[in-house]
Amino acid sequence: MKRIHNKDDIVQVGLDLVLSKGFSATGVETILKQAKIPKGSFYNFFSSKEEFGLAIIDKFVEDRMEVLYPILADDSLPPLERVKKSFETIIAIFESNDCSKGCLLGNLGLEMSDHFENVRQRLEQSLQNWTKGLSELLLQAQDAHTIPAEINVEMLAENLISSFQGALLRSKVKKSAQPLKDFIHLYFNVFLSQREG
Amino acid sequence: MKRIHNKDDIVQVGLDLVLSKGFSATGVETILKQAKIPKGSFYNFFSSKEEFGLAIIDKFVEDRMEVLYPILADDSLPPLERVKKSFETIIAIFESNDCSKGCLLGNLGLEMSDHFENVRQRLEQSLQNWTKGLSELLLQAQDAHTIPAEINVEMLAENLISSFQGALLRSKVKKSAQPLKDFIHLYFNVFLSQREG
DNA sequence: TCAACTATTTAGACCGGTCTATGTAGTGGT
DNA sequence: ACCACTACATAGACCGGTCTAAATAGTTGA
Repeated sequence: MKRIHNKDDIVQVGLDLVLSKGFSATGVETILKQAKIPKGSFYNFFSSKEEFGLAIIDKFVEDRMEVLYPILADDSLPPLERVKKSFETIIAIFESNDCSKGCLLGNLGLEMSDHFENVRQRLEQSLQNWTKGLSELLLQAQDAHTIPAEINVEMLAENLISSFQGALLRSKVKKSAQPLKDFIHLYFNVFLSQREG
Repeated sequence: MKRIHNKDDIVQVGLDLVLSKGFSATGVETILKQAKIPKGSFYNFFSSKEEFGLAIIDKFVEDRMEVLYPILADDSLPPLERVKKSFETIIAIFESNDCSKGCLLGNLGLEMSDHFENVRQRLEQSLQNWTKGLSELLLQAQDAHTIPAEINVEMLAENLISSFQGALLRSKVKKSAQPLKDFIHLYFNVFLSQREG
């Protein structure tokens, strides 16, 4: 009886370790030990450590989608509220981890995109998908006159995600979620609020 | 005749390498080889690699201050224009590096602040100083009614820097400075523009 | 059942990581 | 000039990194 669980276990454990310690600082052996998989089996499942990197990105995005999709697709809330709530949900996860770890897309983006082209492209694709998801909602919000009409919604979606990543980074260094909360406040109560009819 | 130059050389070369490859991925031996310093001399100058990390942070901040201070202190420009110009200057440097490297404070923040408390604190201090510098100018801009009166300037200064870091990250992954330019546009032409008298 | 094949594991090659015990050379005090 | 002292360099210990050649275990088909 063959077992396929092993690869999933490596990805699961590896994702957690990389989120916590970074990609370079996480050794293959550490992952295997923690996943209780025999030393050396790693290279049956991944042809290189970089390919493992791609796998954890996919896993991270999948996990995150599972959490965020129901929120973004919740028709009972106005579009902009869904966007806001999706960010707040990630913030809650971040806080439950003592303001550590953060977002794999951001972490690997800074650590790897200069030197691992495949990783860079995978991250780019994931970020673009995320941007697309938000920009559709922002367009609806714009149609409903909830956000200013003169803003390009794709640009805004990308900027929202970027700024969120920046706030995540700032919160990590500060060990406090305050910058993330300020991000929510500034964007959703100040910058995007319609100041005139 | 003693030469004290060595330590500065290590810091100079090391800063460049860490900016390019990250902290974990940059080995002490690589730095020494590139700085043409005899193998092993490293630990005469730094008691640990972490302490070297602190030194390159200081060097990075010092270099950056040399570029930014004249801009931020330029009385011939209105305060908010100085803030904008300071960001544009960093963007120009980033573009001249093929949209790689980015900002050491952000890079190390994500890579190290969870596991190197001393580094985290040094980064926090540097970011706070930067925030302070900007918030003073923002306060002047607010007094001159250039930005909305209801915004807390310290919060805004921190958010500007965070969002800038996020845009830097996004631009790195995209290999294009467009997200950084959008950041400038959105903040300085949209979010902070006074839409009514 | 047994041979051929595939999936998994093992051991370890090989390299490069941080860091240290020791050696050497240059400096300053007397 | 000599001795103590400091600044620097050397070699290498020791560990852990990625990755691979070869052995083993499990599966399948005749």
